[in-house]
Amino acid sequence: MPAAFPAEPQMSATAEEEAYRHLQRALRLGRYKPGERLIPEEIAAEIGMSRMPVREAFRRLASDGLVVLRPNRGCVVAGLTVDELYEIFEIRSVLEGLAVRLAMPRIDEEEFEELERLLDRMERAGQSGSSDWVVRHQEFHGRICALSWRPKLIHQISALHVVIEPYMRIWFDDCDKPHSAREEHAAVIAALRSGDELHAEKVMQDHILSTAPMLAEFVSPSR
Amino acid sequence: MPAAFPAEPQMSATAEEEAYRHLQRALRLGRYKPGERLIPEEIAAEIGMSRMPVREAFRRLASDGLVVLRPNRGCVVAGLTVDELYEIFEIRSVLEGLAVRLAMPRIDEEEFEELERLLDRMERAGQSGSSDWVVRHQEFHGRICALSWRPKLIHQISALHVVIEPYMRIWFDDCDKPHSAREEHAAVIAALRSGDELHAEKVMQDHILSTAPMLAEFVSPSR
DNA sequence: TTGATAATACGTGGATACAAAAATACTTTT
DNA sequence: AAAAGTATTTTTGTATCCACGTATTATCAA
Repeated sequence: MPAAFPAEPQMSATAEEEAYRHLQRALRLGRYKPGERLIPEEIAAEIGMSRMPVREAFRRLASDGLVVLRPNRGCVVAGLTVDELYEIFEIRSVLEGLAVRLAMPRIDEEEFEELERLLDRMERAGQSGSSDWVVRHQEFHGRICALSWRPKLIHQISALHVVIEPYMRIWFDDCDKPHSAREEHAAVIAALRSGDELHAEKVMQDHILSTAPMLAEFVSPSR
Repeated sequence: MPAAFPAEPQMSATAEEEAYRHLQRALRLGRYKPGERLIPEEIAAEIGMSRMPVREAFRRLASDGLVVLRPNRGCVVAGLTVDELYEIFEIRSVLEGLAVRLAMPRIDEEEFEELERLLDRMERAGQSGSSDWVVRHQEFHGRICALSWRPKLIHQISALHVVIEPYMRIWFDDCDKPHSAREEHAAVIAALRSGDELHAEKVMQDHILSTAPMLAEFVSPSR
């Protein structure tokens, strides 16, 4: 089975890899604020290496959209505008819709039980109020994507989850009221059980598109 | 209007940018064969710079999937397996399907005429036998995508076109018999004229998925 | 001759120091 | 107060060096 996202932390080989992981983790957790400048020398000192591998890591982070690299003006933490956030959710909707459609024929009863276990774990994580609900939520979506058995598709979806992760955290930390996540995800499982691929695709699309507006209020209105 | 792909060549600012453009262009044209090793020093000497910006460019090319970077083993030109090719066309189908759906409301009569002009230009490029049919083809798809007015979506689709470009060239150069491209693309325009967004989305999806098998035979069967 | 192992050459990844170019901040002048 | 010019800081790129991993070749034993 292709790896679910987030990719399991294999022992880092190169310094660039370590810098990339370090920075990605920090950015996902929202340790740096959008617009904040990342100084290669500082980061390098932080993790005990020279500037070179850090600069290389910046390039990859920029490709991921986590960071903006402007010529002669260095590396700045990327922030999403409302439009960009909606766009990402539109893209997620079709990508994860495709993943669901492709995954369905591969899901047996055992896998359904696993998904329901993940649903419960997500529920518990949510009640404990901790923001590791976000991680559980990614696990749930990641599991379904993994069942599509499409490495590149999984990778692209995973990358989008990384970009929106800080906003998901802020959103969940800020909303004490129980929201409709449980039912939405249960509906996805139900749609998968129905055996109707196009219906399941549609349910996933709607689920994803329905969450965008809830996050939108935590995003800077424009740039 | 957001830029159509391929992105217009703005004057390169940094050396890394120049290296990236140089290598991307070479890879798109198929100047390097899959599996071939790219030695930083050689490339650097070729375009008159040191290894560092070249190494940085490698990272971006790797993110784009044009190149594979394995620790201590350097940079190798990426080749697609049949499975990967099909996967890319699956992803393209939903992404460009979304683009069509979003673009439709923005297309007026003037824009239809522009699309038909592009269709004719594609036809002529194809009859001249030259492989710049590929460029015209990208222009056509790029124009529609641009009308979706979604920068990230456009960027992702563009990246996929770049990856498959060498195979498109081989395919077209190898098929002297006139294929159904003209009708397929005319059908896309017709679907856009229909005003039915979901129908147009479906037509674009089918168009893209139908081309995958034709390219598949020019791809190494496995790795 | 063939297969395994050791020696060697090579390239990559990374560190460091330095130079050039650009952007930013700061004066000074009008 | 605005503009022009100067200084400083930061980024970017170069050059050089070294350690380590990989690949190739050479050597030796079966």
